[in-house]
Amino acid sequence: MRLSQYILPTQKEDPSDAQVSSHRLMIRAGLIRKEAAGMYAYLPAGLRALRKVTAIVKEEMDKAGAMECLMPELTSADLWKESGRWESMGPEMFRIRDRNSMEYALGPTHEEAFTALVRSVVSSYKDLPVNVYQINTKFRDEIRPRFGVIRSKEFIMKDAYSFDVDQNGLDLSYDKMASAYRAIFDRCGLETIPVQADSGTMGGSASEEFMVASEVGEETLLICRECGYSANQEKAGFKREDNVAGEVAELREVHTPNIKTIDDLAAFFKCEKKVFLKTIVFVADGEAVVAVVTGDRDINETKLKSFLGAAELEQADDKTVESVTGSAVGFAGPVNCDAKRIVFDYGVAQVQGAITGANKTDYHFAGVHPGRDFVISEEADIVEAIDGDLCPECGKPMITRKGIEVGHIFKLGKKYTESMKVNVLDNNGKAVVPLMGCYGIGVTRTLAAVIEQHHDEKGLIWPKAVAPFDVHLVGIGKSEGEKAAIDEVYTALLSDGLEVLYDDRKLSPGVKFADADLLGLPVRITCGKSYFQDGELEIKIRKTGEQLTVKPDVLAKKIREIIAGLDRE
RNA sequence: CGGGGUGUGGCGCAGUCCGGUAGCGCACCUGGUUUGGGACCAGGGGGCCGAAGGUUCGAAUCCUUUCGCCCCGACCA
Repeated sequence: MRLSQYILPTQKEDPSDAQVSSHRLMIRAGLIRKEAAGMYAYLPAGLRALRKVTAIVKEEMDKAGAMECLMPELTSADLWKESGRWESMGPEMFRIRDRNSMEYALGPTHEEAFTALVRSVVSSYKDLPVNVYQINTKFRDEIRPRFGVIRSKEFIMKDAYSFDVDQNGLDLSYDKMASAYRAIFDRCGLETIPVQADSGTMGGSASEEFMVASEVGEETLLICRECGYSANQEKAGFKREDNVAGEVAELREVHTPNIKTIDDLAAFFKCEKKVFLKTIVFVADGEAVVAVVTGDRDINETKLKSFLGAAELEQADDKTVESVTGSAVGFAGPVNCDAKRIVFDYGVAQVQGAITGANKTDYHFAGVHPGRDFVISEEADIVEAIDGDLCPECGKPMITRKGIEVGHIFKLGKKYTESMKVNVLDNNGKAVVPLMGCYGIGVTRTLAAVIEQHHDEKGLIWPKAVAPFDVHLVGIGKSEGEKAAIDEVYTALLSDGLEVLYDDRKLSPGVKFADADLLGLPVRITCGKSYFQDGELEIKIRKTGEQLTVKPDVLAKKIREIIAGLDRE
């Protein structure tokens, strides 16, 4: 491709609205343009890179036995009503009506669509297993799109759905996807960390996320370097240290005017935060529920929600808190609390002489003992694991890392096949409900993640497999004869099957070199002075900065060697 | 949805406090000189200052409303 005839609008300056490297560089290197918040256009070079990623995804999916389909983006409300998600999905689903007022959603995900499709084509256990997938645009009305293509309102996702007659089959399908995912991310040049994840509202048992470690990641992971345990903070457990905090004391009421937060209380009582019992009121599926944790910990709402088995969980508003505790917000406590359900974190039992709200405005209790002053009715792990907590597997301290979620695989079980009445006959002629798995890869986000992991201060450094072109040919010729000679080099590389971006623009060399560094193709060839004088072409490897010169007859061969050797550690 | 910020040529910004009809750098066009790490000289084109309303002799600037965008939070497979 001749750059003089190509759209590659590179920019010298960073766009003012880009915060993260991938976003900044994708704009600057002319790969994408913003259309509106959370909506991006892919320009030719950006699309080429995106196609490389999708090609890898396809190849590995097909290799794992999955079959590509293409589902409509417009999905009828009826489909969603079958599974119940028309109601439960919430405002992140774009809903529209046609001229006859028929309701539709722009597909945010396609469990229903694929389940309905498979339902219509399978009838016997002999038809299973099947694994169907598509690479298609998803629409989600994100509360806050950000980080360019990493969290946008419209993005490309590969979503696959497996259907099996029994648990064994599902396990097998799931494992196949798990290894296909490893191969996909590996080929894209991405280092991913597979982590255990909460299966959330999707239901189902096992769930694994593929995270790319990155400062700008929106998820926090807990990782044990000792035994390899890794989990999303939403789900991560940790081993409790067994030492009792606080000292034995008599229960007494203390006047604490307007002192509500743990920080204020710690200052007032001059004690460690962990001897306080933090008591928070939630509303779970419409019912008030009280959660109690030690003052040094944050409640993990995902854990609480899954312990309660609730579909919806939110912090109670002030009015609800007042009616549950009989006091102003900030003075809730487990003593004399008449809430129907109180969930205690495991850490609570280890505190004695605790300080906690008295359910009376401007008063706290000190010297509170679990068991003596209140009953631990329900106990669970409902707090967030943090950096330094002990690994639940091996007991060694864990570290935290930020990560971008690029893939997620789930064992869904019968959640959709049951509600949408899918069944097949087994070998006894009896109807059985197939078990489902679902497997997603954020394709556009994967591209951004690749860039997050592969760039320097000058620009991108593409891994070979996803680079929009193999070679960046920089021509520095003055006379017509020189230009013709460079054209010949270009043509020769093309006929050798290499993907070449040829900078034939009438610009000064510095500009061309800077653009080449910015776009970051694996190999740069400079064809200029040394070629016209000594017949030597210069090769520069973007990743290492290494330079060498070769004669034109071995150029293509040398390039192939270099590219083949790239991305090896 | 709450808090904060911002909107001025394609991009990055100044001008707004203190009202007088818009400027800088980059990019772009023409001619010339240049050409191995973001060249130089000369000339040139392009903006109803996010939108609407108001105050005023006069508004990018003051007031009101509104919209977009960005950040933090809430929220969110």
